[in-house]
Amino acid sequence: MSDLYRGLKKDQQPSFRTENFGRLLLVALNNWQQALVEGLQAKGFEDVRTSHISLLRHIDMDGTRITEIAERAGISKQAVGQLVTICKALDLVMTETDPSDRRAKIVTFTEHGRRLIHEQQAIIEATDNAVRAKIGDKDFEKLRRQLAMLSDWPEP
Amino acid sequence: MSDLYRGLKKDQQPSFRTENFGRLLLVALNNWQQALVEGLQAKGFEDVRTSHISLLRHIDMDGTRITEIAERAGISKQAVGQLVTICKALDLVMTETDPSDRRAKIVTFTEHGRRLIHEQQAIIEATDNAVRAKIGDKDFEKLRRQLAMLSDWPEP
DNA sequence: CAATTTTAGTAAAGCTTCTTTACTATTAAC
DNA sequence: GTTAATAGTAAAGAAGCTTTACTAAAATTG
Repeated sequence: MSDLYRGLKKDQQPSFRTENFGRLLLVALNNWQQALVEGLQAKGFEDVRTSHISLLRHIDMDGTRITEIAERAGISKQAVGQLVTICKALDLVMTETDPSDRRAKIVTFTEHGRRLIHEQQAIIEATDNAVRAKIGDKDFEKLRRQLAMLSDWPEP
Repeated sequence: MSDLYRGLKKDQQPSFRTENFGRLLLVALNNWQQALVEGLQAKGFEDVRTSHISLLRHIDMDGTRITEIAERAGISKQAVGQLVTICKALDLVMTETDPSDRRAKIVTFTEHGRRLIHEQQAIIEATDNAVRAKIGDKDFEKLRRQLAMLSDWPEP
């Protein structure tokens, strides 16, 4: 039972609302994302948001096309275009015309963007270690594997 | 590595983008929520959305005030008010003035809303069982406990 | 107990993040 | 070489929130 209901008398607690899997995943995800965003903001990337991070994570170090990013991220090309516009304004990415196909644009990191990725790796590592310390090394890897199974589920 | 990159050659795979915890949580959550929403839609609750579900899950069977719902859900009273308006239009909830405090409104389920909750329980149970079958009974409970730890983390 | 403050909720506007529809420019295919 | 498909953009709008500003009822207090 989450701390939301701590302090409530037993009979005030909702009967049907046991903490379900989805709720657990949601709150765990929120905590994780918040740790990452706050960590980046503390490192000087003050305007960065979760949506920006989820764009950046689909850009290869040698650049990636907008259509490819959209496919990886599972959102529309237009949405990627909007995020790219914002991330350009934040000096995190640049775009260049693909010389092999002048319709296409390749999104690449700026120096500032590469620094963000670097900081991000450090923060994720620290976050992972905090979890690892809490539940144990072996269990951590097991948890990762199980979450990966849930990520691939449901299967065809 | 997620199926997003299946079929990509090794050297096309992004170097820094190992599947991190946040990504695993995100995709697992998306799958879970999608299973629930699609399950409810298949049962005739065709207009229901994740946001509606996350309102309903904070309403006790004997009704709950808007302010209380807002606190539980961690969103503003205004946001709850908006969701209540929508869920009233969907005939999932009703509101009545609290007789003990005429400023307050109590949100309760309609018969249709109670049917949704009932179906939801069945779908969640089935989903849980699918996961249980995949990773084992004992591991399932352990996974729940570990996710609950991540949900409470980071602590003060 | 009248005046003030707090609390419950609403109204309206705005923000973020995404989609949909409709378009241009370039490349590929027949 | 005309037609198709593909890469991307533009603009509007939907969903789900927040912020600011308000009303009405209840609680406090002096």
